[in-house]
Amino acid sequence: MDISEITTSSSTINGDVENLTTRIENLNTEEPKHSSLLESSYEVKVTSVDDEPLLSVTKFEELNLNPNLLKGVYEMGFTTPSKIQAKALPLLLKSPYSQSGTGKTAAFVLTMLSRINYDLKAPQALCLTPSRELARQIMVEVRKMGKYTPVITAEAIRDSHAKTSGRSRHEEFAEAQLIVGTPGTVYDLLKRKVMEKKHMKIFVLDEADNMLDQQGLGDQSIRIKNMMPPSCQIVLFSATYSSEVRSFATRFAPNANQFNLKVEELSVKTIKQFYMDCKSEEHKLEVLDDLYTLLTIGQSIIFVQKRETADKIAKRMTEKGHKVINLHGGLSTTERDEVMDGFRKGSAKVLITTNVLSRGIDVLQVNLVINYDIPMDITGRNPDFETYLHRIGRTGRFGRTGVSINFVHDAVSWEIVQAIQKHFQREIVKVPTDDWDTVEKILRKEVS
DNA sequence: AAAAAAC
Repeated sequence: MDISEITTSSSTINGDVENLTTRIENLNTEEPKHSSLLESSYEVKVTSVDDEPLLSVTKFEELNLNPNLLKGVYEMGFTTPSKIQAKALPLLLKSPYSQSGTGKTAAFVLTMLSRINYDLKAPQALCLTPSRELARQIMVEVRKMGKYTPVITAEAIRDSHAKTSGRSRHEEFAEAQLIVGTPGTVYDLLKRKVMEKKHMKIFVLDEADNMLDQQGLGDQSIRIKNMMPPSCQIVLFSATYSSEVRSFATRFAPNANQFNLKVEELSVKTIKQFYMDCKSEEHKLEVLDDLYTLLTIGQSIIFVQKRETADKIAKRMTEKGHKVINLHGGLSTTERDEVMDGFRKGSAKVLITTNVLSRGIDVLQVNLVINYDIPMDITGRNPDFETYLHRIGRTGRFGRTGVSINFVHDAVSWEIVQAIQKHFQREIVKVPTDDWDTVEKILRKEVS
């Protein structure tokens, strides 16, 4: 099978690029005749989030794509943009939106929407995500983009049916055309035949590297993928591009056409990185208290390694008079939804959480990320670079300036910060833990 | 060994 590799160079604000790997597998034996990048028989309107006037293009040239990318597009047999692309692509490719996670999400949401036969009331497009929160966020994007299409959607996450009052899951999933969910629930629904699979046309695995390399999530994702009909298109999205991911992805979807699109999806360059040298584990809590007492901080996320740490520091910070909320997988689904909704609305400013929110979550106003615990692998000795990048990527979204502060408290955490600095070739600047005027001056310069 | 993910 023909393998095309398209690499765009960066043409954007900061010039930094990260790999966004998209593997597209099409098991149809006959080569489809493309007239447009995404096939669509249904007319779809796309609206801009800010209700800005929408540009429309009639030629791919007008999109200011990298010449090499454009060359690939033509070589594959695409000629002119379809109706949906004419309106959607300028929006998707526009700066600074191309920097946000929404750009990536929009790309596969658009693909899913364009694959659906809207006359057929059955599941046709399925997207898996590593967390409940990310699934819900993607569904918001789906409903925005599909606002003017008759698409029927359903969330396949725990207890989702509790909110769709009056309808059973059987009823809901019988007619749903586009489904976004987490692997456990999706697998359960497929196994129990609550969700039909024979009309499935596109299967999207978001945060594929994370999904595939994790025991549990990986098993479930593979089982689900194997349940899809042979004609179903498989699309893997991954923000990292390690050889491990590549080989796993190859086993997951052999015979795949592979596209490597370099985008500035995740970038350490727009995010200022600092570290604070704490004396001990206990001292970290005091520094955190001081930080929120003595500085004025907008919305922020505090990442910890364990659920119990999240609970512990949430309790301690509350006792010290700070208003914080806390989110991890140990909470009930209702609690998780309430906490997340509150944080998105801005009614809560400080969110303490685990790696459940390290990936993909977009909250515009977040301008500070604190790594209360430095991300490490399960040995507790080695840095977890991917998680670090994803975590600090929760700030500085949409081209805004973001700040991240790493708490260091012993030799191991110090070593890991040094390793991270070396790995990303970006300086992580030390700020004092006892001179808050200085800290404020340093941070103010960045957050202003 | 962490966290996530089903009933």
